[in-house]
Formats: sequence, structure tokens, C-alpha cells
Amino acid sequence: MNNTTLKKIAGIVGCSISTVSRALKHHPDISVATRERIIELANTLDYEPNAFAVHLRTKHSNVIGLMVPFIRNLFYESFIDSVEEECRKNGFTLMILQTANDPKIEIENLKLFRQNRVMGLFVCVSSNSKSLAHYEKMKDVDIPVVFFDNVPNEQEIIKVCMADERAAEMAAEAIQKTKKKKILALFGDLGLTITQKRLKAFQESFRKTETKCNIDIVHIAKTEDALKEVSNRVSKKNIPAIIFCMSDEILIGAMKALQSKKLAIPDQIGVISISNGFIPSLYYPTITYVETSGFKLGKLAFTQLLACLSGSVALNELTLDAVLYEGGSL
Amino acid sequence: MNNTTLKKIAGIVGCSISTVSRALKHHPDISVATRERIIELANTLDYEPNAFAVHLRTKHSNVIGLMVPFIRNLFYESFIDSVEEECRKNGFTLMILQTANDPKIEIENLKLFRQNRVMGLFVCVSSNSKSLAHYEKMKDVDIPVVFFDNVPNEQEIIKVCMADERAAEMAAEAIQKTKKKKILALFGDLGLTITQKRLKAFQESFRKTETKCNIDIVHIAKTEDALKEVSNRVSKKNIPAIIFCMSDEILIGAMKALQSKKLAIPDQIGVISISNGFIPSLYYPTITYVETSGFKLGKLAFTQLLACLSGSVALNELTLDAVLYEGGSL
DNA sequence: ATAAGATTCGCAAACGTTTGCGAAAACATT
DNA sequence: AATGTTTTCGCAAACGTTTGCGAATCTTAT
Repeated sequence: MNNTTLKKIAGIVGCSISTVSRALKHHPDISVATRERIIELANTLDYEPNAFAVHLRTKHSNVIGLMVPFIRNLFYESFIDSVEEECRKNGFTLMILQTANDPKIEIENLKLFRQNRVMGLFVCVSSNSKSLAHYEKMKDVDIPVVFFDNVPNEQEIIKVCMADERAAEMAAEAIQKTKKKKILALFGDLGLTITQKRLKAFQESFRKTETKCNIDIVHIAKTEDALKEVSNRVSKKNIPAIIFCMSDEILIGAMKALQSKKLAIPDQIGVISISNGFIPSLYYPTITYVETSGFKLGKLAFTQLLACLSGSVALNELTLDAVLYEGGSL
Repeated sequence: MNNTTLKKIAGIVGCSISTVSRALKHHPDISVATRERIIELANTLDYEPNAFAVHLRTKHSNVIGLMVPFIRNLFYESFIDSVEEECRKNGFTLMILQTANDPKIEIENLKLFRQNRVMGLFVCVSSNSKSLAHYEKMKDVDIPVVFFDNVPNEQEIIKVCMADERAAEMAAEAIQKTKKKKILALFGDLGLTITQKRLKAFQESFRKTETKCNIDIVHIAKTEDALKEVSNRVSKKNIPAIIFCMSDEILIGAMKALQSKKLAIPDQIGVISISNGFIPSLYYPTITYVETSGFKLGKLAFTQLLACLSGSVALNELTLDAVLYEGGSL
């Protein structure tokens, strides 16, 4: 157990612990001569500061927490990727916990974050969690929380989100541009705010432009349901002109159904989705999609958290613009 | 800043810090009366032990480190998912770092792990890292390392891996069973041990059974290359009977090429892959694959690390069995 | 030479825990 | 009543840092 401490170095050099401490961080009080001697010894001894002692003393943990329902998710993983990168660059370490959408675990995790004195927190609340009460305690202990993705409706919280409405609107506009009229629109669980937002904006767009379309709206919980619904609703005799998918999970099911029906995209049927980008790239032709980038959202969230930590109180909602990526599926 | 400490509680209750500490962990030395009084107060005051102080004192950080080239990867993310779950259940917190396959970052990260006094480490070494020298230091500071996936060849290290040879062999056997002869086999970068292992076992299987096949072997670095190679090598006049893909990345490119050629699977061409399972499930028919489960590997790795921590020195290599999942693509 | 200022360093407290040891108090035994 | 035993608790050190303050030592100016 090679545990070089300040004390050990001080013992060898023959000076006090405080001198060693100061020398190692280039404190001007220490002469260059002793400083260099100390640094050299520290290097050969592989000195590495004990993070716990530092944090205990400075009350500055340099740990940032991140909580998502699942790590194993195309969107969250890109968010995590993004945040990890920033954390490393900025000298923070990241503590990642997943909730499995279980409010109990969510509360447990918050406790863990508190015990580990994280300096800030990125949270995508679990869809089954109804109350924000346990987040109140985070405020009590001065841990800023940046909500993302599935954000609560409360006003007095910090949140970053995708331009959900705008994304749905852009998809709707792209559909209208094709002049095709028979639409099958697949949305997620209506209980989620994200679904509500997207659905509303989607419908609003058609209403606003007074485009007369035959829009069939279906709500879907999981990938398998998308597969089933599309299989049931699409047949050789009854082919919608365009299928819209609100998310990657839905797109996956829908595409599998279309493949099984051997329908040619875009000749026989058009497809458009809201997505992170990875899934659409798997198919030929690449599926046209409106981007919701977890990676970009991560960057945005990080700057928000940094702002909180530096004192500039940013009690607002930041939104990431939507972008349309044209594949060949429309 | 609601920072209830032992001292604070002791002050209110009117006893010593040590009594509070003992009462909170049900030490038999403390009478039930005072214990209950203390616990009750601690609850109403929302006492939460300062992890840093605890760790500093006990030299027991309860932090486990995990390092992968990329978080954003189908295999690693399932591994992480798996390990996070176990960590939470066992009272550990997880510290995740990615290397981007950059040896410099890899070394930086190891330093971070040391500074945070992780109790153990899961590592998938970056493909560009040639030397294990920096891992020696981990041994010096008594941090057990469990290597997984892309493991070094050294004997005296702890590693868990997929049954890479067996997986390739099973795929080869499945191909032979079809009696088809014209094979296009797509492997990864020959510089990776994982590629070498799989390739060798794949060829060995054909040699052993003396199956006379026309096997075209191609090495591929990235998804886009798979797309190009397959596009170039497959045409209406020249269709291999079966395409074998060594990994998900390759499968993705190959499938996209096949879709663009409008080839029917399995009628015109068969496909088989080694995979984590997610990508094969995206297509219709589901692609037949030999499973390399990151999730299961995570569980295995965790038990290995736990064994190390409990003192039972497990200086060996554990292997996760391969399983063939039959889709409809062969 | 002496005072004033600058340079270089050490003392000691503090961060919040855990724990060995000993002491006081309560109880039980003769 | 004296002794032995058990119960219940506090003292104090330790984990490895950081940092305000003051004390030396050295430099420079008068």
C-alpha cells in the first residue's frame, strides 16, 4: 500500500506539512529551492492527494451526480457521454445512478448523492414519480439540480429541454410539404408531458395551415406495441402515405413492421421520426428525422450547472433548437 | 445549508459525539433509551453521514471505478447498466470514466481513480494502449483491476471475457448446417485480440469439419467501411449465400448495404452475426446471432471484483458462455 | 547599526467521522 | 459494607488535508 502523504514527504524533506502542501500548489510563500525539492520528491514517491481529505477540508467535493431512468438508452447514453466529457475537462468526477423509473430507488439515490456531497445534479425524473418533494431537500442542502428531458412543470426549477413542440411542428411541416394526406402518427404514452407537448404541437401545425389530412393518431407504450399496431393497421390494401414516429422506440417497432410487409421506403410509404439520429441511420434509405440530440443537450445542461455553481443564479428554462435531417424516407 | 453533524446532534442531546456515532449504528454499548432519543433527533434533523469523513477515517471508500473507451456503445452500456445495478445493491457507488481510446486520457483517468481511492476497477483497455505499465501502479496501491472485453494477454491479471472463440465457432457451425458454400465473412481490425481470436476459431471450425466453402474474408474498421465493402462485393449477379458479421458495428453497415440492394433475407441471402442482441432485433426477420451479453458479463465481472475485495484471490480468467439465438435470417 | 519591510516557513485548528481505552455509574454478589 | 461485574458513556487520537496567523530570517534603506 503505497500511501504517500504530505506528512511522509515533510518527514523526509525535513519541513512542515503545511510547507509541503503549499509547495505542491505553487504557493508564493515558498521559495523556489524548497518548492522544487518537494515537488521532485513528491513525484518520485508518486504522491497523489487523498481526495477524501481534500474534500472534507475544503467542503468542495468536485463530484457531480447524474440520475436517469436507464443508462441503456440511446438518448441518455449520449447525454451521459456528453456530460462525462465536460466533467473530465473541468476536473469533476461523475457519479451515475439509474432509477429504473422506480420512485423508491429515486429517493434512495438522492440520499446517496447527498451523502456524497455532490456539488450539483443532473436529473431526468422517473416517469412514475409524481411528487417533487424529495427534491426540496436538495435545495435545503444547497445542491443545484438541473432537470432535463422529462422535466417537471414547476416554474422555480432549472431545466434544459429539447424544443419538443418545435420538433413536432417541424415534422408536421415536413409532412405537409409532401402534399400527402394519409398519415399514421405514432405517439408515446399520453401520461408523459413530452408526449402531450409533441402531440399538441403536431396537431396545431396541421390546424394552423388548414391542411386537410387524414391523420390517424395512435398511442404506444413500447417498441413491441409499435410493431403490433403498425402490423395491424397497415396492409397491402391499406397503406398510409406517411408514418410519423414520435421516438426511437416507436420507430424501431414501426420499421420492423414495414420490413415484414416488404413495403418499399419511400416509394410505397414515407417515414419520418423524432430521434437522436442513430436509429434512423441504420436503415436504407436513412430515415428523415428531427433531431433531439442528447449530446448537445448534455453540453447545454453542463453550462447551466456550471452557471449555478459559480453563483450566477440561472433560474430558468433553456431550450435546445430542433433540426431537421433529411434522409431519403419521405 | 442544512449540515447536521454528529457534533450538532451531540450538542442538542447533551452527550458526546462518540455516543451519537455509536447510537446511530446500534452499538450495544449504548442504552436503548439514549439510542432511541438520538435516532429520533437524527431523523428529524435529516442527518446524513458525510461520506468523505467516513471514508477518510475508515479508509474504505465504497467507490468502484469503471473505465471504457466509450459509454455510447451498445456493448459497454449494457455492461455499465449491469454493474451499476450491482453496485447500488451492494452499497457501492460507481465512478465512470471513458478514454476515447486515448492512452493519455487512460493514464489521467487511472490517476483520478487513485485519487478517489476506488476500491476496485473494471477496465476495458483502450485499443490504442499498448503497455500495461500504468496498471502496475494500481497493484502498488492495492486496487484490484478486473479487465473485461478487450483484455490484455498477460497471465497474472484478472479478466472476464466472452467465449470469443466459441462464439465464432458456433456461428461457423450454424453456417455449415445450412450447407451453403459461398460465404462473405466480415471481421474487425486485425490489430485487436478479439478479432484474432474470432477469426482463428471461425476458420478452424471449417477446417476441422473439412467443409469445403468459398469463404471471402474482409477486415473492416468502422460501420461505414462495412457498408462500402458489402456494397462493392455484392451485386445482383454476385450474391454470397451468407454474410457473417463479427460485431454489431459491422452488422449495421452490412444490413444497410443489403437493404439498398433490396435483397430479401433470408431468401436471397443469409445473415448471421455476433452481437449483444439489440441490433439484430431491429430487423425483420430478426437476425440470427451468437450472443455476447454485456449485461451478463457485467454480473460476472462484479462477482470477480467482489471476490478480490473479500480477499479470496482469484487470479484467473473467467469466461462467459456463448449462446446462439436463432432469428429468421439464415 | 538599526529600523522597516519582505521573504519564507511552522503552529495549530478545523473538516466529520470512528474506535480503543478507560472511567463512572449502576447493579449484583458475598 | 466491601468487592466484583456489568452497563453506559466520554476522552482523545487518528484519517490527510488546507489555511489564517504569527514568528523567524533575510534584505534593503536610512
